[in-house]
Amino acid sequence: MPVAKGSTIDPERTRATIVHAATQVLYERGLDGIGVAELCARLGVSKETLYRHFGTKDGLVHAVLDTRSDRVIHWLTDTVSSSGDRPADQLTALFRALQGWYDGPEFRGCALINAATQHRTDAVRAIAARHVEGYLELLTGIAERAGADDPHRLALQLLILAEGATVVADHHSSARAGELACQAALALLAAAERS
Amino acid sequence: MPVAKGSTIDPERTRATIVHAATQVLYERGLDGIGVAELCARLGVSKETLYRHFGTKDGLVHAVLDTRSDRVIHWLTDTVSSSGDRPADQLTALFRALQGWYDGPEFRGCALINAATQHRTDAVRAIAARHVEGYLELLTGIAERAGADDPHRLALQLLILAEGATVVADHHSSARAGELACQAALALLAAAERS
DNA sequence: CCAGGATCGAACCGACCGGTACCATCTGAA
DNA sequence: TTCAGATGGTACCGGTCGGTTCGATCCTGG
Repeated sequence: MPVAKGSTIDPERTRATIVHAATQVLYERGLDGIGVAELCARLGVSKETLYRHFGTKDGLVHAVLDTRSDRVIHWLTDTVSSSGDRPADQLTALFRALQGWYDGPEFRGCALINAATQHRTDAVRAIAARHVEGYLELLTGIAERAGADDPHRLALQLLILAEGATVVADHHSSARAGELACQAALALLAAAERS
Repeated sequence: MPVAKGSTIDPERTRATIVHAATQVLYERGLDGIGVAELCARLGVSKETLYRHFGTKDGLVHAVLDTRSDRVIHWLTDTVSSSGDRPADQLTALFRALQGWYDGPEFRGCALINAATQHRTDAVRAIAARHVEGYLELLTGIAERAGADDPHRLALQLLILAEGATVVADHHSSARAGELACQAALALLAAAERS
């Protein structure tokens, strides 16, 4: 049955729905872990629709990664900005949010980093790099508010802790990775504030 | 020409040569980034030889990952053990070695973590988990020698820093990731030693 | 009510994949 | 000298991949 019986025809909405659903499936199975045919079946969409909206599978992948990066950065930014003014509290809230993510059954590491590992192409690596840059800006803001001598340096160290915690949570024990990274981050923050 | 004219026939040596060469190619191109045919061409080996030694492509991948993990752990263990008795010096040597790795043109992140991301199977994840465990043992030894209250906790934090530095070096700037992680590690070490 | 666009379902395509089979050729030990 | 085994080269297999096409069906704006 072409065009579901009660469905509204709205290309924009269709596109958004595809991106949203594909985000989960591609994260769970990996970019190459599922073919276009099965992917379309999961999304409840025909191949023609998918190719009209995204051109190629890579086009869908890029759209998925772009929106996922935006969502993650917004999520963390909101988490930080809604946890008061003190840098220590903001870091605590950030790592607590990450820990909550690690604890979920669907956790599979950072989707952007994973994607860049699976598709080592300029396009995907650029999206991942932009994602990391956004992450870094958020952390730089915290480091600046803390009055660190070299905010960029501290921010990079915090980024290392966050990404490292994500890797360790995925491949060792997810139970305490966020918490341990948080303690380390607070220690670095305290040292930077003292100077 | 079957069997190169001057080559020695030695199955063990052939196998080791295949593993060694495949390690580089699979790291550079990714586990799924190269087919068996092209892989064999690169290795200078026929498909029949490869399949007689490893059964399947996965068999080769597992052998490659096993030996790579051993090599990395030995490399880091040697680096640490040949840098004196002071934990701070050992950590400095370890992160300096990592930084040297990041700076190389062939650096593409941690091969074991990458593999587990590309092939999310029990077998590969088990190899990666064992690799991380070996990494952790090395760091735990350092934390114990430092007299930390909770050596396992400090070791996990150091592991987070090392893996995080590897990720950041791969996807942001490789220039200072190891150095910054090292400074953070030394700060944590100093705090643990004070208590 | 009609025309045009959005969608589905399915068939189809060429390319490539992992894996197998066969044979000529060379090595190394008996 | 002989012969079993290791190897290279090549053709081949079924399956799956990303991508295209087509017709039937349904929505929606005019």
